Amino acid sequence: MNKFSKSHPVTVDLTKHTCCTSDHNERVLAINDAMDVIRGKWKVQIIGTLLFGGKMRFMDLLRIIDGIAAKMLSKELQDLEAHQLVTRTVKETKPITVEYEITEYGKSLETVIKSVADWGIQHRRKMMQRK
Amino acid sequence: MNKFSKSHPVTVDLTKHTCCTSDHNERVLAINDAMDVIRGKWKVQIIGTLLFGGKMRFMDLLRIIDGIAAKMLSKELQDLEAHQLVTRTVKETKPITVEYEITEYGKSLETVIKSVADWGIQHRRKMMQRK
DNA sequence: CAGAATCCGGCACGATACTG
DNA sequence: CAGTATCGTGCCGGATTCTG
Repeated sequence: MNKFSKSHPVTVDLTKHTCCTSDHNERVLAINDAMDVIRGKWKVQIIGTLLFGGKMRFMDLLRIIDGIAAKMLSKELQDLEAHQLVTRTVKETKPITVEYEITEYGKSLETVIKSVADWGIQHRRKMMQRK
Repeated sequence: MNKFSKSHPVTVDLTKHTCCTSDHNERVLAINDAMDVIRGKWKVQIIGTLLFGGKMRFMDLLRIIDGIAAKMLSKELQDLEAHQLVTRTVKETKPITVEYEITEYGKSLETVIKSVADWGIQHRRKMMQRK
């Protein structure tokens, strides 16, 4: 069930614009795909936490993320796993525990998240002073 | 009506974790604020288009973005203007026209968008081959 | 042309309860 | 502990119509 940019049929009538054509379109699709992965209130935070904290259990995430409900955490983690950004491993301890860890591929998101965070901090400052 | 991370009260009980404290919290807030600006199906695309195409009229955007409805474009542009990422200038031509342009501050988002786009392309390739 | 107004369906997200 | 199941709701985003 891969919904790759289905929302945007690649039809662009160039009735008046002869400039923006070829690879500009690919960028749009890329951005949408990327945003699909990142979208959702918690995705980025989960990845960030895992990126920063290493291997963690469900409960750890539930406690650290602060505000997230179990259902959401569960669902978002499934999404991330489907995208091969995190791994899920079940430990056969007495009360069963599950550990989540970011994949090598998932680490490639660090750049993105970092730039988002950096911009956010800057934005925060700007919005504080002015007004 | 500034809703700065109101969703996440900064209460983190450290019953068991003594590590993640101080500035980690600030990063979370920063990320949320940044995502608030970027969130929405069209925001990034609009900024990207303006970033790439320079000064543009409403109709241009409406045609280029392909798929967006006037209402959405209008609303998103208002949001962006409120965040001081774009400027809106009315030209007193015969049928009135309005031009939108990205601000200097808005250009600071280029880094973010670029990293998102780059990752998206890479992600796209990966998902194509495997599976 | 550049929007505002209105109506509406779906799903993102939340709260709560239950299970192995 | 690590989830599912169920239910409810807001608001996000789309389609359409009207206006200056």
